Amino acid sequence: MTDVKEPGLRERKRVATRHAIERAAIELSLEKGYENVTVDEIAEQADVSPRTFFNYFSSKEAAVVGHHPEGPDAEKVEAFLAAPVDQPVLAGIHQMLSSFIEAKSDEDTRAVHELQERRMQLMLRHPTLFRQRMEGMDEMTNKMTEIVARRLRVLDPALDEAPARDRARLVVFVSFAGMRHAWANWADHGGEGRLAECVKSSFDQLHVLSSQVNV
Amino acid sequence: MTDVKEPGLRERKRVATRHAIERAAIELSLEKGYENVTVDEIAEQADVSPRTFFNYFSSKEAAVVGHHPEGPDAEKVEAFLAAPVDQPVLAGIHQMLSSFIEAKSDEDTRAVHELQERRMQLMLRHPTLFRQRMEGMDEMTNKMTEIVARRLRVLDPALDEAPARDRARLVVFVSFAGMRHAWANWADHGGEGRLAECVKSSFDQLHVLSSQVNV
DNA sequence: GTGCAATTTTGCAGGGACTGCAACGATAAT
DNA sequence: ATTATCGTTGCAGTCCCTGCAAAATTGCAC
Repeated sequence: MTDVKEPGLRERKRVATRHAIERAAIELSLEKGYENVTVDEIAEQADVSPRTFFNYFSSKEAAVVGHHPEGPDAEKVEAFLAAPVDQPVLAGIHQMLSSFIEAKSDEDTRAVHELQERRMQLMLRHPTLFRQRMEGMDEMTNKMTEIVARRLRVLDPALDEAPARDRARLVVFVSFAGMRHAWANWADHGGEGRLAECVKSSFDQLHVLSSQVNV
Repeated sequence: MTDVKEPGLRERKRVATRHAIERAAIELSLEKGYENVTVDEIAEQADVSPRTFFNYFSSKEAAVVGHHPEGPDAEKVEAFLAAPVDQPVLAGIHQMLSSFIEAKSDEDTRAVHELQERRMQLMLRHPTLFRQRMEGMDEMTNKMTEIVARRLRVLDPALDEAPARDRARLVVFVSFAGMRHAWANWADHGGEGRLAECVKSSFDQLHVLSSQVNV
């Protein structure tokens, strides 16, 4: 099932130019500021025509924010659903999400990882970009909601489907609040240290909040 | 202090055209879909030149999403800070925020209220617009954070300023998660009923979440 | 009301994002 | 080698948005 066939020249070139464009977009933006960079410049730097740029990315913004993750890996989902009943839901979600924070190290070499690093720096300089990235996570929100709903019904089989979805949605939004909080803190510290640490801290605080009366 | 002087012809005309533009933008968008409406059309409908449109709004989007509230009224803030210590923080925030949900009935007649109603319908058709509205709430986020931080220090005078800010930020993000949840539910039901009801329900659920062990 | 100052409106020129189309070029399949 | 497939490019055009300077409108003093 897992198509491991040779990519072929065509495909290889494709990912190469895609990478080149992303890189050009990010580096130029770090250099001159996102809004001072034109698509033409990016295209030139990436050695493609401006028209080709739009064959790869639907907008200038899309080139710098990168692809939105579509959802957690199946294995993470399994682990989440099958976790012991005393594991807090938020903790489980944290586990699932952390795979997105930490680079998927076995992706396509560490050139991708490098790019991700630079992207973070860029989003640090332009909070708008971070917000736009979060905005584009609709797909993931829906999938996460479904997953969490299933977990909730595992924990409480008496729960009907509709209310489960409802509560799941809320929990997912709360998780995203945690992510935003983590990001905000990380940005406040100038991006020093691992973002993953901040995420962990934020989720811990969420948990503390839950266990307090006067929230 | 409260400048109650006659607005003068100039000012009156100004708010009139502003209103005309907003109305034109929203009605046209409801009619033909947001992305199928051009600024030129809006300007024409509002009887101004396209250039004038941009004197009033910095972007086409700004005309339809309207002005972002800058923060809660001083009185609401006072009430929040002086509330009895057994009032949950989230409940207090709900109180403060609800003034934004419910139309400020004593504003400028109910033409404004009407416009707000139509705006909601439009955001229902175009979720992107709602997200962009939330995105533009940076100002408010900061103010809210400061207010909540003060409340936290009222509840626990031993709390230092930095940690108070930190937790306050998280609480504010969680509140916004509640708002999003409320909006999502409201949208799912096709915008029937009062949005304020959904908000109340969402905040109630947030409170329930807090009091459960396995969050 | 007349003249003057402050503001607002408007047209114009132009930059930059983005799209559809059709020609061209490179890769893959036979 | 030939053909089919797919990627690349240029071009023309639309739309969003901006700076600038001229024209119109309003506020104010006389």
